[in-house]
Amino acid sequence: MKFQTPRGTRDILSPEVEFRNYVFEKSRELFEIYGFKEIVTPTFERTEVFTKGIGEASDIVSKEMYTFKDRKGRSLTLKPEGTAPVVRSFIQNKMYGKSLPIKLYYCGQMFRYEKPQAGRGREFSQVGIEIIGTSDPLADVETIALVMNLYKQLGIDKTKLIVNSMGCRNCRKKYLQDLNKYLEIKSKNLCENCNFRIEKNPLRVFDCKVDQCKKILSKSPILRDYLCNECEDHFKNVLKGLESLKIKWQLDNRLVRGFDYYTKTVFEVTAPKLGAQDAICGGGRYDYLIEDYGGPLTPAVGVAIGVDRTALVMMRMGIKPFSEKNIQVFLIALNDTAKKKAIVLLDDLRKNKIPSDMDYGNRGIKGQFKMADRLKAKYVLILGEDELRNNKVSLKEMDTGKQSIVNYDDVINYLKEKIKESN
RNA sequence: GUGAGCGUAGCUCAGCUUGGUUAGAGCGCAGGAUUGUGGCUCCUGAGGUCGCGGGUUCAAAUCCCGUCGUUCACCCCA
Repeated sequence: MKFQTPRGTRDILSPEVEFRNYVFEKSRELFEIYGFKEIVTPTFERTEVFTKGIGEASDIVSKEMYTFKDRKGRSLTLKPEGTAPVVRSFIQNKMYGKSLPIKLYYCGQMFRYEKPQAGRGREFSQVGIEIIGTSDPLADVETIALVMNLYKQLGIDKTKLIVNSMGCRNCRKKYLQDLNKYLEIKSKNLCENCNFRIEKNPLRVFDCKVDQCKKILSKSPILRDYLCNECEDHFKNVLKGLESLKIKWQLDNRLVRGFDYYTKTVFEVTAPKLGAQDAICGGGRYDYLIEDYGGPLTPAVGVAIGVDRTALVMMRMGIKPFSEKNIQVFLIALNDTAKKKAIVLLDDLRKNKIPSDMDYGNRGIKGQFKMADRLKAKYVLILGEDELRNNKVSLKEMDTGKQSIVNYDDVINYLKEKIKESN
């Protein structure tokens, strides 16, 4: 193959693209019902926008960004996630001057230089929401409720909501001290990978799948025990809120999101049929991010939904909530004169919003019928010598095989009626 | 970034272990049986740089090396 898409990118073709569009449509619809307004940020940003918020030491910043220099030598980066640009925009456009909270949603392509796998490409789509300017736990609840609602509407069941609290600046500091102490003592019994994590980001040890490490970690200090009163209250209220909405959750002390900016609530939803890449959305609270970017201290919460993965789950689960948009009418012309008349009729059908098509080439009647069949056309219109002579059109209903003759001038109205009836 | 599997017709795959005539099947596609009627059946046909490059050999789809792509796990995350 001489020309092919770069590694980790792909063409998204017909059955999948409809699923994907459906996810976009449903998300947009729900976001607006929940009172969110769309924001479109650039595909690339100044590199600092991401290094600042996500964290220099994170995997994303340290090895997964598509960073390049423009012609003036400025360092730019294709966005690897959606929250940092929204926060940048919030500050740049002085949205803190508006009445808060402000509720924003985005849809777009993200880019990360990762090793590709099913459900993990180097370019992928996300939709996401951000509620900026409130520390109320209800905002966390609303965010979670929205995504759970979305999956329900998409027909995805057996999702699992995992929640945890990361604490705030204060309680996390104490916790990390104690965790490090504990890990140091046990370090010789932990795997090599974990020892590496201890240096890099101790919270990451909870991702380990080695039995021995799991055992040791099950007795490690738990972040939740270190939560200050405020964080504890917040978390309890989030869980209470979920309960009142009848949303089931699963507590996971080991859930640690990969961005440094998270505080308090973090959550993730996983879906079946995806193997190891089973997170279909992830989010949480980020109360200091805006301040870190130089804005006023403004608490916020958000979530990002993986569109490609969501579409993939739907396909693998055999969910097909949308009807196929097939051709309604197929035109068959049997000679050149008929063809000339057919293109006029076809144009008319289309102007009347009746999905219709005809053959370009010079297939025989049989070939054209086959095409009509393959396109799943409901009606076939035949224009041949007989019909031309009498200014008529033969109309065949493909499901029943019934055929009738209709006046050329009446055919459009006749079909409109027919189609209306069958809906 | 680490480890493993896979790459043969448009699609799903067989053949590779043990190298040896013109590389096969099913589905799909085209034509015909039915000269103005689809789906079912039957017949015929088209379609392949065996991912790419190199090596071993008289001879490579088959063995070896490299490379690209993909899948799975790790990792990370959506």
